[in-house]
Amino acid sequence: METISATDAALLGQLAWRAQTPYELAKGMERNLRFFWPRAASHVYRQVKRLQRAGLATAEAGATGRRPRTVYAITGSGRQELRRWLAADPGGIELEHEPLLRVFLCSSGEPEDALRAIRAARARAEAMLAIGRPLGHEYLAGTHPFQEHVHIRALSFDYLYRWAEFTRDWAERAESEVARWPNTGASPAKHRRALARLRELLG
Amino acid sequence: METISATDAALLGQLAWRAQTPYELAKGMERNLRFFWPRAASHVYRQVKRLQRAGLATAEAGATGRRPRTVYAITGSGRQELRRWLAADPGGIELEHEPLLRVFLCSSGEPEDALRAIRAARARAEAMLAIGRPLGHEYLAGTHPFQEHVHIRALSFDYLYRWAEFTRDWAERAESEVARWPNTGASPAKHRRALARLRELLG
DNA sequence: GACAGCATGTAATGAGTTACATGATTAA
DNA sequence: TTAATCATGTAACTCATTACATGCTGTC
Repeated sequence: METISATDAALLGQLAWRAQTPYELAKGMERNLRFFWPRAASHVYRQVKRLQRAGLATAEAGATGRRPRTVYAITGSGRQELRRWLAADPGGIELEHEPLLRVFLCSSGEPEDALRAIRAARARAEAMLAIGRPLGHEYLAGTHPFQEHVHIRALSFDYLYRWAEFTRDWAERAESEVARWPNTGASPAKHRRALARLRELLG
Repeated sequence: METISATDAALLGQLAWRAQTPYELAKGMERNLRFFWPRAASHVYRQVKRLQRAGLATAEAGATGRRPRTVYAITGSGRQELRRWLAADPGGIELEHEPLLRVFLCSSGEPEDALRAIRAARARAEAMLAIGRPLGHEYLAGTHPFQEHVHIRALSFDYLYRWAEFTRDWAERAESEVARWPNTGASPAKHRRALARLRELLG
């Protein structure tokens, strides 16, 4: 392990706050990172074990009844690797937006297909807002478990909440446009409205 | 191949417009889908060969000098699979935002680390705008090779251009906040500004 | 005492990437 | 004629996912 991955850094970062079981780590990933660094729970179990083998975390083996239960904690060299990763060049931003892909390809299908995709994007945005609103109020009320990190979390919250609003607004515009289409082909009226949209964007 | 993947659909969608070599397909992916369905060129070469083996595309083998050169075209069952895919339930939206992850984890590092990440996000947004602006003007001038798709492409353009603007604006806000931090720890002033930011978001 | 949901993993698989190799074309 | 870039792939590998198995805990 010459250099750790971003997912490793995410796990070490969580362990830097406190020692945790892989289940807690997976929950934390789901709660906090789901929208900008999503990873399956099973991946967490395997990856944190690798961190331990690499000496970046310790594993304290325990049990619940006959079941294993492992508490992981970050080590000194784990903290060092995390700091090194933070100091290194940032990787990029990758969006995989299947609804948008469906809209882009919709000339091979029906307007109804594009509408379903747009509504899916909107539903996702609404779900994000539904999660974000109470979360934001928790921070405002000072009752969030990581209240001492609010100066940092407000920055990511800002990004994600506005992204959700922005996606919802786009979906509304797109839906009201596609709802007028009898088919997915070109037409003078569609062309005119498209250019108007572009002109508005480009100022 | 019981059901095709979204990447397969993207390739078939391009072939539905016209027959192409894998190189052209890869270029098309890069030009059009890079920002919402990014795939490596080498992947295109292999995947389109699979489409051919599955009978969804035909491969006309030719040559440039001593090099092979294959032109792929969509088949009837390829069009059918594409329509089936378009008619199926849309998949989700996945964002992998490493700069945001770095900000989120920055309590284990220095403010400078977070600043670098924020600037990287901003650079990416500016790059998108720099690509989008001339592209938008091409559509407005009516000179784009896929001008007849402008009623569809205006929708994805709307999403991506505004996303870039939104990311740039977030980066400006975030940078001006973090630039004031002597360290990444909590402080009453940071806390106060964070709550103000959240209050503004939640209305 | 049975069922739902929480918790802890393993196994198999796959989609996609990076790295590499090499031929063709063009511009300096 | 050489270097850069366009074009066409193959090979090896990695990261991550889905599917599965199974134990524990509380509750009806």
